[in-house]
Amino acid sequence: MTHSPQKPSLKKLRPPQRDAQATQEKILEAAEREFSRHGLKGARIGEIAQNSGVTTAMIYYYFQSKEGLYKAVLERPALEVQEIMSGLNLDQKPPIEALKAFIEAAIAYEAKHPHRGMLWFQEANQNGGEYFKLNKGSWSGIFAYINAILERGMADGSFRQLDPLVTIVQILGICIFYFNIHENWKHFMPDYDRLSPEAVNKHTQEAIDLILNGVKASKI
Amino acid sequence: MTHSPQKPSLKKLRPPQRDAQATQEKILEAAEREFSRHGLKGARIGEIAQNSGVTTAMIYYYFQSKEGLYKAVLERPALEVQEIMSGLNLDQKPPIEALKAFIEAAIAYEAKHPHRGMLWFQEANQNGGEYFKLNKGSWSGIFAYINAILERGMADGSFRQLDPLVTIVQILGICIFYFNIHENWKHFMPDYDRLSPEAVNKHTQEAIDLILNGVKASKI
DNA sequence: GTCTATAATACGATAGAC
DNA sequence: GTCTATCGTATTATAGAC
Repeated sequence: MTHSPQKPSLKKLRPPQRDAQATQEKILEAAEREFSRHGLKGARIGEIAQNSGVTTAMIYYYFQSKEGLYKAVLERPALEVQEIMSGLNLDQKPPIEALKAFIEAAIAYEAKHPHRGMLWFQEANQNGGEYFKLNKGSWSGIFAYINAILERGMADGSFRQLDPLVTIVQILGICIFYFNIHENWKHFMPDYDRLSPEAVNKHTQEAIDLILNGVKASKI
Repeated sequence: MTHSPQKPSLKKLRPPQRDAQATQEKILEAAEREFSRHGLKGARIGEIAQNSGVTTAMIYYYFQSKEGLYKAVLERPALEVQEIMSGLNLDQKPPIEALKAFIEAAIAYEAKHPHRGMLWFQEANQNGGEYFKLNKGSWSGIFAYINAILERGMADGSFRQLDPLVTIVQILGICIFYFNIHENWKHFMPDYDRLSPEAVNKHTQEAIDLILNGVKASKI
């Protein structure tokens, strides 16, 4: 669009028009959105190309195939979540504090990536989790991390006796479902922005109240 | 396939090979599965035709267009859930009993239609809920019905003070999310059938414990 | 009411120039 | 590294016979 004088005076003084990494990032970003909307089969390479400002040929150049791009898209969040979780140091906090911190982090993450959850739903429903399984290692680590909090809480008497495997899924459901159904649910309350910071904060507080009251050992 | 003698002796003595209603049912059944997998855009008419044992021409004959079929598919569950809900007579039970009955019914429904939830996610993510909105009336009624339980519980002191609009979504998340992520989650526990009656019963009991403890007024 | 055949288009992937 | 052009196939929807 702009006149960029091609002076080759100094190498890398300004970002070159040919930036392999930047191009891949742009593609991944657009692909994540497209795959979250339509899944592997339904996603359109042309749409990804258009939304990332590249040609379809570039996508094949970097990712070989639609499937290769899909795998790359699924890998990013797995690594990212792993990093966030280990930064929380949940194993060094009392169970109640740790669980509270986890809830806040989970909701904050979903609020930041409100469409990312659909990636996993699409994957589950279209492919039976066969591609999800490729990052099973990452997710298992996170899974075990939360499990440890619940086990620890039961052991020290701060939580009631519960089934941690089922409860983890239910806790995630509380935190995440809110965002997954947003586009339908918003029609019930057209004047209320469910994704505003205030609304998300409300959701967070209610989730903490519901979950902590739900898992705490009875005080009687 | 079989030799069916075309004796026109008595009309309608046995079900005719040309059964308009039965054909439509078969189409709707296969369409629900296909749309839940791929959404409106990604669904393939040919796939629906093959899985329902009819030709694509028949689908257009009965439903005019892919969009028309989609609308018909989305309408069925809305009416069905409405009927189930009104059969529970929740307004005649004490809030705690009513909420318990709702949780059991919600989970039983999801267990019976484990893929149906994906219909709404696809609709939310692909179409922004524009087709969901067409049945807004049905869903609003159900929504108000549960809201009334929570309001009643807060009024009579059996529930703590909570935000019913947010809490309803969170309760649904607990009940439903379990099924939505099943195809991914099963890879964490390959030897455990999460959809077996025993497993679903476990989920139900844990959900009741979590939710009722979560919303009940503190006993201190 | 149900079928076969087909028109019109859209898509995934590649070849080859620059 | 990036583009344009294109091949082969799959898909929606319709026409017309039975």
